[in-house]
Amino acid sequence: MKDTLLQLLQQAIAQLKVEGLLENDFEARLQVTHTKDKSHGDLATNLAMMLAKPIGKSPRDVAQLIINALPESQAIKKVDIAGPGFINFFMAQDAQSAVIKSVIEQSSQFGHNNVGNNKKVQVEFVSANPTGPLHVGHGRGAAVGDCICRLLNATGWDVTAEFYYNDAGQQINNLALSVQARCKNKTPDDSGWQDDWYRGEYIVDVANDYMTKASIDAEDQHVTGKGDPDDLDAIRHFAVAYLRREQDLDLKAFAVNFDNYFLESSLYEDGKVEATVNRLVDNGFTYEDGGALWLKTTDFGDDKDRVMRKKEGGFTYFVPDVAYHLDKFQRGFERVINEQGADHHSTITRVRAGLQALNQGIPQGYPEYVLHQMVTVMRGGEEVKISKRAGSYVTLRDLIDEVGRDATRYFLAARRAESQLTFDIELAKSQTNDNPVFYIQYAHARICSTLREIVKQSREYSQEIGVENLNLLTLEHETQIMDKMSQFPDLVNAAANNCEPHVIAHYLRELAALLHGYYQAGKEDESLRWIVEDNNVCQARLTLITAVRQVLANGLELLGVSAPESM
RNA sequence: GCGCCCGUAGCUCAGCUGGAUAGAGCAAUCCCCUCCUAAGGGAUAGGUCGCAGGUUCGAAUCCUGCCGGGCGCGCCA
Repeated sequence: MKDTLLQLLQQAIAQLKVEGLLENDFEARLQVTHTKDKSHGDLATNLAMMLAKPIGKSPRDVAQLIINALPESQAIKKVDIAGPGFINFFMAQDAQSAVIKSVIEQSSQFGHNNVGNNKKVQVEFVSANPTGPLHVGHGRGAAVGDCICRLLNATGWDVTAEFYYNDAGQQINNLALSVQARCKNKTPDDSGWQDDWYRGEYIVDVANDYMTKASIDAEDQHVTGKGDPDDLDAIRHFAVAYLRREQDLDLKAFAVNFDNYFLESSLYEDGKVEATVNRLVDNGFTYEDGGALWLKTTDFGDDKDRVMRKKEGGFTYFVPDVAYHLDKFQRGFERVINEQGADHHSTITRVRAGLQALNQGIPQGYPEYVLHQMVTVMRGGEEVKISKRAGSYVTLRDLIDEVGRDATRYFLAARRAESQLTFDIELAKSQTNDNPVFYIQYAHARICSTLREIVKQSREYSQEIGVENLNLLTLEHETQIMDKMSQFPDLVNAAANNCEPHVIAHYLRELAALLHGYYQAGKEDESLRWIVEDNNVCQARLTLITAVRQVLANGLELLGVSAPESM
């Protein structure tokens, strides 16, 4: 419907050029939007206001010129000039109901496109170090990152989901020492327990399994406990594998999958860190000062230079980070998107500076970042801060166990990443219309239920008859729903381009509301029910709601939330 | 002090690559549904879009300066 109109307007612009009203090389940024208010028609364009200056007439006069230049079309019922110079289009019913045919034809692909053209994109997210169970913040990253993958996938990109972690740094050392202490039956209350050791209960489990020589199979780690409390290296390997497995279980429960796990240690083993440093030195962007090696990040917009190699030796964390991103670039990713907590914001300038200093033709804005703000978990108006297992923070697992995967995913993905998020446990758990997840899922289930009901009544749903009678869908409820569905493809495209899964969540709430309202109309006026005597009307309506079911399912799929057939 | 993010209805949030009277849910008040699921629907009320300037035909949206909140400012990751 929108595409048709865009084409017609292009023709009108061409016609205006033929008539000499517009310069031939003028390129209009054509915008057609779905109207908010039905009295403004179905679609509207601000073209006249954009052309007012180049043509040199008032917007409303220009609007008339555009309308005159518009080719005849069956799709348009009426055209109005309104307000400061908007052109409002009222579309013919069959142009509106065409969306139903599109949904039927494209089915699970409806809303998808191929703008990515199968180019490679990598999304790195979660990337938690294996020092404990995932917390809510990781959960937000997991939800947002996974949804971005789904969106990019739906828009034709070849997506690689990657998890990067440090398996060798000081934090891991502390982890090993904590486990070793537990192996020797020390507790955080004992003297000698260091401040930076991990105190959570889960450390006891790691220690017990290590001592009883258990085997650990994580996605990317396979280790058997040695049982020797004095072998710190063995403890370290075991603990890393154990906590990676722990995180795998959390992610699996959250329906998040990764294509690749990348170890920071591999960058050292493969000589990539050294190669990166040499390259930076060779390119003249480094200097020595106070026994340390510095990178001139100020040459690339940083507010001060950064240390690369510490006085005592050893690189700072951002050096392997640069090596890692060079590796991503060399793996041929057209785009790289890093989803991280906003507390890591300061690394952006450093990593990008490092990449530019490598002088390898890496684009300036590479990699892209999506940063999410903090999550506050509330229960009954009180902030929840601790979990028994992890001690100092609320784990993702706590949430999934208590409110379920679907609700957790929805709530963590339904906010703009840049906004701080309040996760209300009571709300997420409630099974009423307060809770958008249930509300949306119920809309889907309600349609499924109706299709079961028709069978109970010894009738059957015929898509063929329905499609033949789409012209009977003239109720306001029906046109609103068709209009809403026709917005879905643009919405998905925008959500993917901007890495904003939350717009999908909001859209689904709105579509579900229209569906419930449509249903309710039948409660008040029997002739408006979906299942009615007149078979043509009935089939047309069933075809409509079946299309709605498909769009709801497609949207929920993008969020990784299930679409139940009954509840 | 510097950098980034946020500030929209009582609450939780959309809208922000400028467009028509600023939207939704919850909470509040009132009403409807013996029916395909009462796990639903409708109505009313609720706003100086943090404040002040600027840009322009037009600003919640862009720019500047303030105010308030969060995060980050390590030779930690």
